[in-house]
Amino acid sequence: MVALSKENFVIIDGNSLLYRAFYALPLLQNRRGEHTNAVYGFTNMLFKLIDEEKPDYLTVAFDPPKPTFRSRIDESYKAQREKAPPELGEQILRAHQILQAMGIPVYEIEDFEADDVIGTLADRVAEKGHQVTVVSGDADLLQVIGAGVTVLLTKKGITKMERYDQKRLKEDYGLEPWQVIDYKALKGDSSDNIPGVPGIGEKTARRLIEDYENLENIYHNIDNLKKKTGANLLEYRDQLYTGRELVTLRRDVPLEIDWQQCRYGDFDYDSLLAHFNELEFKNLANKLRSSASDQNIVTTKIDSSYRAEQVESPEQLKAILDSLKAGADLALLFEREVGRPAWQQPIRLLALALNESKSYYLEPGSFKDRESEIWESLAACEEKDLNILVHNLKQYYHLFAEKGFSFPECAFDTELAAYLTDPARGGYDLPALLQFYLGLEIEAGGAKKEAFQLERRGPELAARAGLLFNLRDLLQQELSEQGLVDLLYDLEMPLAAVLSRMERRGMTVDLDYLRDLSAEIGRRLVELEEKIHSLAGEEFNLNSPQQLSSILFDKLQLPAIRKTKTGRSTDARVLEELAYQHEIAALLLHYRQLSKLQGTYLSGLIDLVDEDEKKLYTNFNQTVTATGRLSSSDPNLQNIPVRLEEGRRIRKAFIASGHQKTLFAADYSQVELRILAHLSQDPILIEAFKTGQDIHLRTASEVNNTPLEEVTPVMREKAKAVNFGIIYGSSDYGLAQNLKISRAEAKSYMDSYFERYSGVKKYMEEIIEQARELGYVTTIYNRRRYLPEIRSSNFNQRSFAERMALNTPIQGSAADIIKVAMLKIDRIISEGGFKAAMLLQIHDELLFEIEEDELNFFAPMVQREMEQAYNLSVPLKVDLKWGASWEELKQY
DNA sequence: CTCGTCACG
DNA sequence: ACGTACGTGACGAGG
Repeated sequence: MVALSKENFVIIDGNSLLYRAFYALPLLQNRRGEHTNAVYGFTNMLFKLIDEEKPDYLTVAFDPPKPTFRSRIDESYKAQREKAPPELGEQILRAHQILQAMGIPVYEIEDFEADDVIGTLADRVAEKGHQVTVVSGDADLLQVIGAGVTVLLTKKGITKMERYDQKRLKEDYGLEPWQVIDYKALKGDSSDNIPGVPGIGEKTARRLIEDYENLENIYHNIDNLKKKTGANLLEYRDQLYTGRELVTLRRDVPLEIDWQQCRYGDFDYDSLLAHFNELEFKNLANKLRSSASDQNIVTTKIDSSYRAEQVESPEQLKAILDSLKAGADLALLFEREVGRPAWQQPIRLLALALNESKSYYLEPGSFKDRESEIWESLAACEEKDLNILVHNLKQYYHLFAEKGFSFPECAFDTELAAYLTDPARGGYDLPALLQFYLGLEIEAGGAKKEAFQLERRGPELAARAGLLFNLRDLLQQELSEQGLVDLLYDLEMPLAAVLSRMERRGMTVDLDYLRDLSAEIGRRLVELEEKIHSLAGEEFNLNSPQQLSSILFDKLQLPAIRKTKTGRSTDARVLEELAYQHEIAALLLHYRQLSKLQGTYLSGLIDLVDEDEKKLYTNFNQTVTATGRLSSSDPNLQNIPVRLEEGRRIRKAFIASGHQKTLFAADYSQVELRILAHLSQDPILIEAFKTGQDIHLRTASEVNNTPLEEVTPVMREKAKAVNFGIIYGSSDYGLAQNLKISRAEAKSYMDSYFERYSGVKKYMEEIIEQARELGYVTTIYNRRRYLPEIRSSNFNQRSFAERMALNTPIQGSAADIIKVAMLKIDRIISEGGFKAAMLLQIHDELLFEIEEDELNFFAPMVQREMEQAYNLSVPLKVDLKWGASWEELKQY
């Protein structure tokens, strides 16, 4: 006969452990402001239990949210106990989600408490001959101890657990399991509102039970007791028995044990890790990862065993694609040679995945003149209506356009999706997402250092392609929870196509002009440098703030006006102050100005110009800003000088690509203030925009209580600064800095502004309140930005978050609107067969190059589409300009 | 690779 | 009392 070893069935008291953890740990929050301490402690305990108890079966019992039968016995039951604080309540759902991901079933039975469920489960499981371990922080549960049933009780906080069996219970409390009930009834429990008997505490209760075993015997021997004790026992007899009823666990809760579900085994690794990542449980995520190789965890890991097949010929690829049914999934991933612009570099490696575990890789370049067949058969997938899954959609538009095909409709971009779920997080490249969502560590920088090895990189890329499915599932869930699905499909993904066209078109520059200007500025820099050195009395590196401060503040004994983190500031504002005292300051300002032009906009840009095409190719980054704006880099064409005359000359180099062409610019007039009017519904702001007033003039008139006709240019300038300040959510201090006026004066401006524009004031208060409650703010298209610091007790952090709460809906909505306009205009250009092309977006401005004879149709069209892009409570206004270069644009 | 500085909206 | 304007990217210097 085979001896069956006893299996261990662990039952956890969920509420008790969550409570313990909540009060034992400080109030942790994740960056989204979600409280996490109870879940953290709970999950840690869970892991520890699994590790130490090695349960064959595992389940968790929870109290139902509604009152139980005990409230009918005594309505004051647990009434004393404060309702769970919201910071704990919000964590219960998470705890359930984690248990679900871990494949641990939960028992929550209406009308019964977790304790009763545990009592019932323990009895039934023990009957089957299994070993039962009950885990709780509540000593009441000691009553379930019996043959084959032990209780693990948390002690002091959550780290320590003590195992109680019958023997240990006797040693520590002098009680048998069944005596726990009477003991507790006697001594009472204030937290559960079990009154007990006055004058009987822990000591007396214990002695009574030791001497007389149970309540009945105590009453039989009531005459033998001390007078006072006996009297009280008699007086409070009813209360004592009610208490006993409350303390007694029901062992007959109607429930079915699902043995199969309770058996502890496989769990959903991806989902669990996603929860840990969202909760920011770094070490739990690590622990999970390192245990991922264990047998009982289903995992997707990048390793050599991953089933990836190399595609050896175009025919083979075609066969694979042909085998796909309509509507099938296809994840793509590719790797280019490094270089600039990225979209012109050859493709080194392509990977395709049909699902999480079936993927292929190939080297398109190895097919020589037959490479084109690869792109052709992929492009032909358009007809099959596949669910194409990519990471960084814009790159695919580039790739296919360069190969002469159009990219089939795409179903999902993991990069754009991840950006929308949390645009402030930063870093959405694939290794970052794999690490964040799936916990996979991928060594970085391999591409640069090591020589390319097909055997290694091929399977790895193929494995990553397979993982896009896991990412998609997690991201899709999050997007729909946050209401971001439309933003992804109707705005960001279509925009990727537009941006790819803009990037490929490039911006034509007059290279000769740039070189001439660079030479001229170079000469003037040399002259300035000599003058400055002679004034300083020695040669030094003008570009070194450190060397410069020792010249200015030590050698020349000029006053250091402001400090930086590491030294004394020498920025423009400081130098402007010093200009009154020493002529070196003015020269330095001029030197700085020219050296900036030379470094960034002359020699810097010249190096990046494509010699053949005379073009600059910028990148429009779609997943960088926290507000939803685009950014431009390598080179940044969104910050070409315009404000100062000297810098403005750079713009003369930016021209249209051909003689018959012209540049055409359309910019939104005061979009942000118009959005503020819309969001705040402030009557004065709305009226001013509806009647087409000069908004800064009107503001000046309002805050100075002066008729419009009497507003001076100075008043208007100040009002303009106030308006900017409002958009930035600034304070009197910020305004004072900007206008170089006293703080008191700035405050009086702000006060009169808010007095007149009470709608704006109200809006600002409401948006901050909303941010505090929800933990995030949104734009008109529901783009979301989390602001966890808005609940910080640190003044600076909180203030910063409050300014973001004020600015982000405005800046972000403006970004939404111009993106919509770009989509519409791009569609008209494509469908109308125009030769015109969108070149740049500079936040509130679009720059095109266009055949002059198209201008008559094009200009009003662009204006219309931009102004109609979104229906605000006030009109949107667009100004149009055109001209031969970006410097000399004239009103259209 | 960070800091200070400065270009833009 | 706190000590800020919002959002970016690129450069040279100096670890």
